[in-house]
Amino acid sequence: MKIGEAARRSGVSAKMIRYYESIGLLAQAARAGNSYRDFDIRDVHDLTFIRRSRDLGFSVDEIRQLLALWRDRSRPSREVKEIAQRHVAEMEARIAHMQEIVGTLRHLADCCAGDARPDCPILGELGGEGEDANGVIADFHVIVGEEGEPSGAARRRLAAFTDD
Amino acid sequence: MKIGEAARRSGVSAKMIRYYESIGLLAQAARAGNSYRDFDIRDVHDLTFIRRSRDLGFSVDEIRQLLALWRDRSRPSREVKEIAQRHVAEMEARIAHMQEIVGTLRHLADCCAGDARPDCPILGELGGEGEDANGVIADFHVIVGEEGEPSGAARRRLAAFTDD
DNA sequence: CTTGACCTTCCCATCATGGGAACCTTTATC
DNA sequence: GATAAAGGTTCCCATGATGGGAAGGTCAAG
Repeated sequence: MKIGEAARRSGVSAKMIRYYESIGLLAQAARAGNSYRDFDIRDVHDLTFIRRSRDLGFSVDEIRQLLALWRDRSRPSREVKEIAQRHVAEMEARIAHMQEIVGTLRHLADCCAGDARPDCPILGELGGEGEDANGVIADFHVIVGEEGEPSGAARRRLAAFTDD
Repeated sequence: MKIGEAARRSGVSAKMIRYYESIGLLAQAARAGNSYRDFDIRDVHDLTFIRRSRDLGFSVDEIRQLLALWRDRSRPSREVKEIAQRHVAEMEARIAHMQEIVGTLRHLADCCAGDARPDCPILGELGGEGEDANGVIADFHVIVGEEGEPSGAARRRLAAFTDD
């Protein structure tokens, strides 16, 4: 079958199929009638495996390991479980971090009248007004870690899981 | 002061200061003694505002809005509150999605012996074995949304909040 | 005058994904 | 058979926020 059908069956876009092939995650597809990749049902299985792993948030690198284990019929299930658990721990750390931020922001928003007046504790906080009184700011400093290193850490962005 | 000191004081790397300037988030810095940007205390305040906003997970675009509101002393606090609440809602959606995934993975991992034997429900699930029995798989399909559109959705990656 | 610290600009890489151009092949319709 | 539509191929570019590093300019202390 051609790439379009493989894409439809696996739920992986043609673009990504080519990409996975290019980075060696998927075996080079056979070629038919010059140019035109030619996929068989096993390719579709691999692609489906890949898509499901992606859906569970595994990175390409983790999927590479999972695929290798999947193909190795004598693998110890321990190895698979470890990958999954490491991934779970990572996600839980992210979740915890995001929840702290949400907590701070909700607190600030709750303290904000949200009307036509200009006073706003959210902007006050961000602008650093009253740099040494008041519990909100103390909380804030704890939450975003502003005691030790002034520039080191915790400053990366959130990305996705949100464009469906 | 030069860029290094502004970076130290604000907690924003010199690299990012130049970047923020280049995308117009921060005003063009004054230049002294040929080349060499020359920052004053207000620049440091702006940078600190930016850093704190980043720490709370706001995107550059949101920060742009927040900065404009911060500078506008007659802004209605409603506008700020709306931005914050929209952001909170977004983060909560992401958190919920990640929690679903963590739940699925934990369930699968719990069902996995994690020893030297090769049987592994995690790989079984990813590989799609037993495509139509068994509750685990049913759960899985609900969670990652595999009933309707075969390729449309929910397939983006998680990114960060995790390198501190 | 040299050394080292600091600045400048410019380019490249990340990660997974999509967009689009330029061009070729297959299939369906007249 | 000619033509059009659909779908394939490769290649380059963009995303968002950030860091790395090269090549070169500037400044202060020794």
